[in-house]
Amino acid sequence: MAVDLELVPKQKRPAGVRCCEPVVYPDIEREEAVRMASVAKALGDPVRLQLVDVLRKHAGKVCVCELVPLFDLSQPTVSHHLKVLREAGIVGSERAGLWAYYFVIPDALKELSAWLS
Amino acid sequence: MAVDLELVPKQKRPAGVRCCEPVVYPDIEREEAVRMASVAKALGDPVRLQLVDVLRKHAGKVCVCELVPLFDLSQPTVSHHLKVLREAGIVGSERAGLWAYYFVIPDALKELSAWLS
DNA sequence: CCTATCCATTGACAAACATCAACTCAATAG
DNA sequence: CTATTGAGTTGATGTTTGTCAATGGATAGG
Repeated sequence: MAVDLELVPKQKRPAGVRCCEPVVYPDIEREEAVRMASVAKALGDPVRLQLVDVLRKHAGKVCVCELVPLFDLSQPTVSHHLKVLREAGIVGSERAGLWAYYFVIPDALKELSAWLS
Repeated sequence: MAVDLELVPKQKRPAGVRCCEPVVYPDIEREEAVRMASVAKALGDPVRLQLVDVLRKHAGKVCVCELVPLFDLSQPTVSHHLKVLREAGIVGSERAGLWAYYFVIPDALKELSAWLS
């Protein structure tokens, strides 16, 4: 986080005395948190998480028409979830004739993954 | 995912012929996806992600009164975010007198972290 | 008691979200 | 050109979310 300050171990100290000094918030790393949270948010739906999982298991590109029947959802809804993933920078797409192929963008999950470890 | 089926490489094949065979969805690993998505969802907010980050950096327990001033938010809002994290199983809390201390639950992020790697 | 402090809960509200039906658009086969 | 197919967009709807002001509950000091 970069909130690198001493979080003083609390002690009994009530009555007329504020619990702790107000703590400065360095606002650094704020952008990183926003970035990682947006990725996590995109993964915060079982359908989208499974979509990413399928795409990752099949290292190549996967046609939308193969993804839709995996879920008990309408095609527009799946399309919407793919759009959310695309806007989060997690997947990319590519058209070939009538079909659209999706794939996971390498390193898209790297930052979040590193932070989680 | 466990959608372990052959995703046939697409070929030109339009006109009166459906794009692909409907694909069976094994529903296994469904629960895992739901579990991991709920954790990801809880992390899908910059404030909550930073809260977890602060708690992780300070391996011990951190008082709520130290967390609130880190954000430009009201105390009830921070309390709400902590509750979301608690319900997601990511953090735990403990009271001592007037104060409440929060801490990251070990291994709470393990499954998601492993999947992301 | 009475008061001050920390924290959680409630209620309210606007914004965002998940979903589907209906539609549009692009591409291809005939 | 026409019909068909895959996929993205729009509009509508019900649900969830983030936020705060106000309130409530517990604890400790005087």
